[in-house]
Amino acid sequence: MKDIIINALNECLKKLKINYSEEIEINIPKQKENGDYSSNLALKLTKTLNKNPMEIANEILNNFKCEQVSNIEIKNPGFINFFVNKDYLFDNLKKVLIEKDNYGSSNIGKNIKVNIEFVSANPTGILHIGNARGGAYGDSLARIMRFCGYEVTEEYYVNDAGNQINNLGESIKARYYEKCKKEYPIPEGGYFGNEIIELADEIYKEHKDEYLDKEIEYYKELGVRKLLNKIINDLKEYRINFDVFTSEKEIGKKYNLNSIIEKLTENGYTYEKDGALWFKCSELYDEKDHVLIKEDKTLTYLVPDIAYHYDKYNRGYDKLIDIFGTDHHGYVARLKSSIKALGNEPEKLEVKLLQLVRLVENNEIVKMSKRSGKSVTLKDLIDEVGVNAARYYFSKYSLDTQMDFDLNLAKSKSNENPVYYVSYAYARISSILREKDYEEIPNKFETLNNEDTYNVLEKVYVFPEIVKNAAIKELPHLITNYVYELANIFHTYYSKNRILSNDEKNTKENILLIKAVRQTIKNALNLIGVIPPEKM
RNA sequence: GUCCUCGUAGCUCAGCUGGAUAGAGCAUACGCCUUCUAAGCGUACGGUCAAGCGUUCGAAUCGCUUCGAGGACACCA
Repeated sequence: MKDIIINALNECLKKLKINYSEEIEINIPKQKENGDYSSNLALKLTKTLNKNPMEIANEILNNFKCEQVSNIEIKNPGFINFFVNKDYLFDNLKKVLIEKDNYGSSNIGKNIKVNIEFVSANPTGILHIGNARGGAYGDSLARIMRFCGYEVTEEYYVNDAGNQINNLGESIKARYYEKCKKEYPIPEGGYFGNEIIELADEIYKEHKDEYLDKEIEYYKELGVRKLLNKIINDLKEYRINFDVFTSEKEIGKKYNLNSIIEKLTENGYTYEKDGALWFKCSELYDEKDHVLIKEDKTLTYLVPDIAYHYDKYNRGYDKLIDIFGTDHHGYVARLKSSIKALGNEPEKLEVKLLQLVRLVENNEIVKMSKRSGKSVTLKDLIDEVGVNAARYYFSKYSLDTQMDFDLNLAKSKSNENPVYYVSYAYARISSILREKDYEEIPNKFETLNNEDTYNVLEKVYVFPEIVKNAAIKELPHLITNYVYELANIFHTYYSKNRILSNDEKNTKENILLIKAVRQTIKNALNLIGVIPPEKM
């Protein structure tokens, strides 16, 4: 509909011999009395034409021709408001009923390969509530982009090498020794979570104290394997299924990290100082240089990460999206520098930073820390409130709000989560459809001609555009807001209008209408990983 | 100290490629179940969009300054 009006306006400008290079904007006004659609074109033209906007609007009005537009009004200071006949709404209603699960999809991302890397939590513990936010965002974005035709890979980078894995091994060993009533220290930077103790218990149960002389490699391998497994299972339950897991260890083998450093050196981006090898990233995007090879000849964390991103570039994506916590934001400049230094285009990489989730209990901030092992795990959250509520909750907010997660609220009054409001709309409709259902789509809808049905149909109509917008702007919460509003409009409609009646024709049309609403709710919720219930 | 992100109703948040009277939920008060699910609907209350200056026909939205919150500034990862 927007395009139709834009075309008509363009024709009109041609007729008036006005040059306007920008794209014409059409908006849906907040106030109903300002029309179904409106344009600020006349206001935009004031400068170039050096005329009063009302005058310009009038000229446009007099030369405007469009079949679908039933009425045009001009309002101060120069808005042109279009009133449109409602046929398109019914065409769209048919479309929903035919396309079903595909309603809202598009191919704007056709032939565009996107890699979204997220969660990527170290396998040194289990997932916590912060991962729940990043996970919900990343997976929802992937679903939305796929729906728009992008070729999406959801990827998890497994840090299964390096110092922290040593610490993991040592931590498990220490707990195992403890179990065997022997002394072994938990290292500086070690891990204190319950899951570590559980792993040690498992070893003890199976082998008693026969494994005391096992090398550290044993604990490391076991820890990574088991913890990653737990992580994957938790994610599965949270409805996230990664396409690719890339291991830091494997990347190291594939590229030989020294060859990456050599490449950087060849391109002139390294130098030696104080016995270490430095990366000259301050010449690119960073404020400071950073060390690649330490004085003791070991590599810093930066090197495998550079290699990993190099690998992602080699795999031929058109776009790479990384999702980090804001605590890693300093890291972005380093990464981009390395990409440039290796001869790739840093613009392809987009880093999304998510504000960390703060836990609040009894109006006080709960500190999460590795040392105390105190945090809320993803698993706890799912068990407590369910996947639907959790995913909905995290999909509601834009990434850059500093979000407080209220434990009391989550646990005690989960009904306050708006997911129930939306689910309720879905369940209500489902309940009616169990009473009566129709498949056959009429050529013409004749009885749905009151303001309430138009409101519902209009909301259903904009869904595909909302999806595109969410994909382009990479903002899944637009979907969440949309589906809430749709539920709201439906509830209002429902409370005022009877669906089933003696009027067979009207009943039939009403049924098809609410069926389309249900379909749209389902499609929208699916994009944020929520599965609505048939009954509540 | 330097750099990033944020500041919208009592609370939690939408709204930001500049548009018309800034929106929801929760909380508070009051209505609505003999009819398809009241986990619902409706009404009221609630705002110097942190503050100031600027750009513009027009600013919550863009720019600068100040204040406040969070984070980053390792030869840790």
